[in-house]
Amino acid sequence: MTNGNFKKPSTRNQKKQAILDAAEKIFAEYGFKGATTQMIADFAGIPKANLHYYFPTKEALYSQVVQNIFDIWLEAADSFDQNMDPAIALASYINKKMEISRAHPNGSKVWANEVMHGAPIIQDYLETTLKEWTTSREAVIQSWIDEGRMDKIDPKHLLYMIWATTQHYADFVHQVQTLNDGQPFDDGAWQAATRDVKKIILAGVGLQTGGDDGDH
Amino acid sequence: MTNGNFKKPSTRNQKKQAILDAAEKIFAEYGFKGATTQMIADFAGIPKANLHYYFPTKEALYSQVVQNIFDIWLEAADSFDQNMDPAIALASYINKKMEISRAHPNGSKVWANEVMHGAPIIQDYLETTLKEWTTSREAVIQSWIDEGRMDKIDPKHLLYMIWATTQHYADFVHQVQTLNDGQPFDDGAWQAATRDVKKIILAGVGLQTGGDDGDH
DNA sequence: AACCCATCTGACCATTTGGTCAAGTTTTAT
DNA sequence: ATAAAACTTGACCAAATGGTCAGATGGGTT
Repeated sequence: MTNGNFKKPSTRNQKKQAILDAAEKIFAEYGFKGATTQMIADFAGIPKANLHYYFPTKEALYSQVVQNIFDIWLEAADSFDQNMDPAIALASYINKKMEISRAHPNGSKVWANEVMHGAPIIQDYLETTLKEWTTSREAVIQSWIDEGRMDKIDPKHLLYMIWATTQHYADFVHQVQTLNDGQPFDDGAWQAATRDVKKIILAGVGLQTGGDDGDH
Repeated sequence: MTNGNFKKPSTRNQKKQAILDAAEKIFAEYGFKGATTQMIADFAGIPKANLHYYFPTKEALYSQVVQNIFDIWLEAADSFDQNMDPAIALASYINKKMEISRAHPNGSKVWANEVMHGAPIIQDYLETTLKEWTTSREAVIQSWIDEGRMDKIDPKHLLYMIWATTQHYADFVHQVQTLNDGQPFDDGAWQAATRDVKKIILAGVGLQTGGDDGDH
C-alpha cells in the first residue's frame, strides 16, 4: 500500500477538501458572517483548532471556497469555443449551467452572496478573469449577429439572462421548492426546466430549436 | 379618556421609516448577521438604544424590512389582472420589475439573501401569499397557451425567468457595473436592458414585439 | 533508541455585539 | 401648573466567536 513518497500529501489534501466541502455548505446556508468556524469544524468532524491549522483564518477558507466555485463556472465556458453554430453553442452552455446549478447549488449561493455584498474578496477576479471572459464571448455573439445568424440584441444582456436564469434554480432553490408543493425537483422537473429555459432563450434571439439541443 | 394619546404619529412614523431605510441598506450590504444594530443606528443618525426603543430586536427590524419589500413585489402584479393581451401584460410586468430593480436594489438584495438562506423569517409568506399569487398567474398564462396565443411552455419557468432576469440587475448590480467598465447604468443603459429583456422573453414565447411595448 | 517534524487538540483570551436599564428630557392631557 | 406618558441615551453586561498556544501524539528516518 501507500505509494512510498506521497502518503501524507494525499491525506492532507483529502482533509483540506473535507473542510472545504463543509465550509461551502455552511457559508451557503449562513453567509460569511453567519457561518462560524466552529460550525464548519463540527460539520467536518474535527476540532476547531484543527481547522485553523489548515486554514489560518476564516477569510482564507472562504476565499478558497469562492475561488473553487469560480473555476467551476469557467469550465462551462468551453461551449463557446468549440461550437460555431450559435444554437448549438448556446444550448450547450445552458445545459452545462443548469447541470452546475443542480450539482453545486451551495457554490452558486456562496458566489451570489459574495457578489451581492460587493465582492470584497474576489473583486480582482471580476475585473480581470470574468471581464476578459465576458468580453470575448460578447464578441463571439456579436459576430453571429453581424452575420445575420441571430437577432440583434446586446450580447451582454443575453449573457446576463442566461446566468440569472440558470443560477436562479440554485440560489432560489428554497423558493422554487416551496412553489413546487414543497418537493425538490426530480429528474423530470430538471429536464423540463432546462428544456423551457433553452426554448425561450433560443427562440428569443431568433434561433429556432429543432428536435435536438446540441448536447448529447 | 387619555386613552392612547398618540402625540405625533407623523414624526414617530417618520423616525421608524428612517430606521427602516437605514436598515434596508445595511442589511443589503452586510446580510442579517453581518449587519449590526450599531451600524444601522449610526446610519440613521440615532443612538443604538433609541433604535431598540422602536424595534425591540434586530430580528423584528429585519422582518419588517423584508415584508416591506415583499409588498413592493406584489404591487407589480397588477399587470396580469388588467391586461388581457399576453404581449402587453408580460411587457408591462417586465417593465415594472425592471423599474423596481432600479429603484429598490437594496430591497431586492435583502429578499434574495433571505430566500438563499432558507427563508427563516418569511417562510409563511412564501407558502401562502407568494404561492397563491404564483398559482393564479400560472393559470392566466396557461389559458393564453391553451387559446393558442403563445407558445407552449410551463408557465412556472417563464415566471422564474422574468424574476431571475429582472432581479439580476439589482442583486448583481456590482458585477454588472464591474463588467460595464465600472460605470453604473445610466438611463440609456437601463432602457436598453429593459428592451432586450422584453425582446428575448416575448419572442421566446412566440409573442412578436411590435414597435411598442405596451407601457408608455 | 533517539530524533525530527507534521499533525492534533483542550483550554484560553480579547473583542464584538444584541439587548437592558435607570436616569434623564420632552410632549401631551387635565 | 402639574402630572403622566412618551421618548432619548450613556453606561453596562452576558454570550458568542475568531484566533492563539503550549503541549501531546504519531509516523518516518538514521
